[in-house]
Amino acid sequence: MPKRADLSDTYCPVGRSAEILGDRAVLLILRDLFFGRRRFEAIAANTGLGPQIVSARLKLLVEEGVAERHAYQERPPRHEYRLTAKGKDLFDVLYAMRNWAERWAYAEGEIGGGPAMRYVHRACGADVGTSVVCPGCGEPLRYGDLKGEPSAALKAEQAARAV
Amino acid sequence: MPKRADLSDTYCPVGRSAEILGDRAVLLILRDLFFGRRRFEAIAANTGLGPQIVSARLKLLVEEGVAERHAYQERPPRHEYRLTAKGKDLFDVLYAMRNWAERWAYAEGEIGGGPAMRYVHRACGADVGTSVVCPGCGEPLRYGDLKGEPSAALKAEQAARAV
DNA sequence: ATAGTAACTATGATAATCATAGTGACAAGA
DNA sequence: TCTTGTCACTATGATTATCATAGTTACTAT
Repeated sequence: MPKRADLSDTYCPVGRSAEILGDRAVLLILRDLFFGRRRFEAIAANTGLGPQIVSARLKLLVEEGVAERHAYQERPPRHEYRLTAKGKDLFDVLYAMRNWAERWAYAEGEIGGGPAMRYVHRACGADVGTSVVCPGCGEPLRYGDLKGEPSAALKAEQAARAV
Repeated sequence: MPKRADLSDTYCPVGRSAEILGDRAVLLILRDLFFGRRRFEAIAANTGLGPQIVSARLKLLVEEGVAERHAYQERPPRHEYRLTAKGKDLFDVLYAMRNWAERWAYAEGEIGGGPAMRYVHRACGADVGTSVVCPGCGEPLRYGDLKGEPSAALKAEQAARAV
């Protein structure tokens, strides 16, 4: 491909988001960062992406102010990546993607009754299903409000990918 | 690039969504479909994407059940694309992307005070700002609930791109 | 007969992607 | 000291998606 089209100057907000989020590698890395997977090797292993892609995308996310690179030890030099406030605010996008997939992207009985990933509202204990406001207490759901429990199928898959 | 990594068999719901949504062309086309831009040429002109990409992505969206191809006249044969229920349910994702960009992706004063795209809740008339529930009446916002008004800057840009 | 429109398909150059291997800086054990 | 191991990457080469541009099909209108 020639140079990818640049959308960073459009006035359309969806276009601006698409400039960063319209990339499968970025989405997978963001997912991992949201789940607390901060180390380069862990992200590469779990996403299945090659190290050059992980490297390039993390660099991009840092440039965009979505993530930040942080040294967690000096000798030997080791770094990890964390979401910034701007990054954490992408929660709604990733959560909406999760909700949509839970509703539409699985074959009948593929997971075995429940969702691939179950979420509970920490504040009230209710299972949130695929809602944007808690069906138990009516509060809008934000970053940090939820406790996730992967289904057995997802748990097994992640264990197989881990380093 | 070699064959793009296949994520359609992962059990992670974000991964499954990323398989379709992790592509800037798909996101731009979906945006246009949400705004009622249904014709091939109109989508190509507004997105700035080449006809092969528009063609390939629309084909993909139809295969995935997100959009459907519909003949709106017989002689000469003319077709348009519409979102299915599965496609309309992606509203939350696109709306979250819009909200995030309105909050983070514009320089100070770039638009001129207001948002790039202003949304009003049809039911109660309140400006929804960048919320997922209406700040006027507290109702969760869904597909069709909002009336959008582009800023002058966005309106000018779209007029320039139109065929 | 010529021009115009909508919805595409075809072609060739370019660049992003993947798989694989390798590097730098260090720690721990034999 | 020598070897092995870990983490965070960088380098290389084959493959293929992408872009820009031009062309096609099936008509209608003048």
